[in-house]
Amino acid sequence: MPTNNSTAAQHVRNSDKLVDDPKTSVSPNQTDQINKKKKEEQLESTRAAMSEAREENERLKTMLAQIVKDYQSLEMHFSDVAKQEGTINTFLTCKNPAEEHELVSLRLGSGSSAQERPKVGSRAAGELGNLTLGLECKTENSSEETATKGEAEKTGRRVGDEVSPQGHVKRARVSVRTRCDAPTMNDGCQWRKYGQKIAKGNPCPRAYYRCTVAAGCPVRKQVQRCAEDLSILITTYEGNHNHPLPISATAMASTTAAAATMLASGSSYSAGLNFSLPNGSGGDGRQFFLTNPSIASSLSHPTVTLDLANPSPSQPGRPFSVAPRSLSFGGCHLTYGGGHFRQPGTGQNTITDTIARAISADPSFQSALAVAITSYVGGAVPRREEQLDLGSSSSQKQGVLGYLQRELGASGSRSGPNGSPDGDE
DNA sequence: CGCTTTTGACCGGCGC
DNA sequence: GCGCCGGTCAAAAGCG
Repeated sequence: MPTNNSTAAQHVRNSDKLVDDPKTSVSPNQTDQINKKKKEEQLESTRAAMSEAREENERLKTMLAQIVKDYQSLEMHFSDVAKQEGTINTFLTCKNPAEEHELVSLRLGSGSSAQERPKVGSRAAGELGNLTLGLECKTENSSEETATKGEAEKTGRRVGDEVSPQGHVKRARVSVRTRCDAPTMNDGCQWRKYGQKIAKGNPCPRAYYRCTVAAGCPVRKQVQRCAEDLSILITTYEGNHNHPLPISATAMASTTAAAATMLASGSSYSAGLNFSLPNGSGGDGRQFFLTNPSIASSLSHPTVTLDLANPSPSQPGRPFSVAPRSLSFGGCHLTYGGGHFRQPGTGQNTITDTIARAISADPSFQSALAVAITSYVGGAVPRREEQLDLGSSSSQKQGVLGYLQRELGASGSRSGPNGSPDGDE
């Protein structure tokens, strides 16, 4: 992690400045002595900083090991639960192989898990810098939803009216707040407007859209401008796509899918995800911060909100921040705040837990990260031949984790005694 | 002509 | 039971 590396580098730079300062009022001998002393001090402080950096790297490695451990235990736990309930194996398969080259299927909503996903050959996600992604053969959410959907088809009932048999809890919604001047956010999908309403409490009309990529797709979205800030567009997605998606639609869809899955998994945390790309992988060592997913759990419509309009102002204790990053979804700009992990000992466990949960609890979250990275690194959507594996197998998940682990490890070695801090080479 | 958008009507859930 | 409100329908209008 560059936090302390940067500090060390700063020490070096500051000391260099001091050394270069002309001291005209002292003799050459005195100047030499002063310089020596300063160099020694500088050396000491640099050593201290590097030692700190080393310690931090060790801590981060431990954190990551914990993340992997958590993930594995969660996976095993889910496996047990799934066996008990017998609710898996409700797959939908890709029917048209010809489309597989151009389309990635993805479903919004909840429920997919490691065991449910069919294994599709692909390289590990660890090669994100040069992303090669497999094609998903998509996962059905749950037997419950499958049954409901089937019933809806039989009766001709609107699929959007699906209600869980347990009661009044409707499907999860994912609300995305973005800064966007366009009337709607271009998320890659095709939508048809079917209604508009003035909602109470907001003078801006709320528009209702349904997905028209495939007939009968139950996915709907609501688009409304924020009353407080008209430049902010609030797009709320609901439902699961029952068809392959254009690859240009996967970035937003997988992000929302991940959020929805997070919601469905019962998580109740709110935090950001921070990660960096390595030099040489096309990322230039850039930092990412996926802004806070927050969950507003109403009984009728549990909603997870991805606030991509604000660069995470609600993260206290972030010692450093960099200019907000932006990620393009279609015509609109989603901004990502940048930052680093906290300094040791100040709530680090919270962040660790958050990341551990986010990564381990939800394979599609990993996909979202992969997509975000790909989008960012590539400057656009992945190339056609770069297929996104949203049906990550266990090994692929390990690949993402392995990637992060390698990155942390690599940054650790970079900031080691023989390494130079990032960006100062 | 076919598709999309607009817009008023309608329906169902929920709170009082 | 009633009214409010969110969400959807469907006919009419608009557009290419």
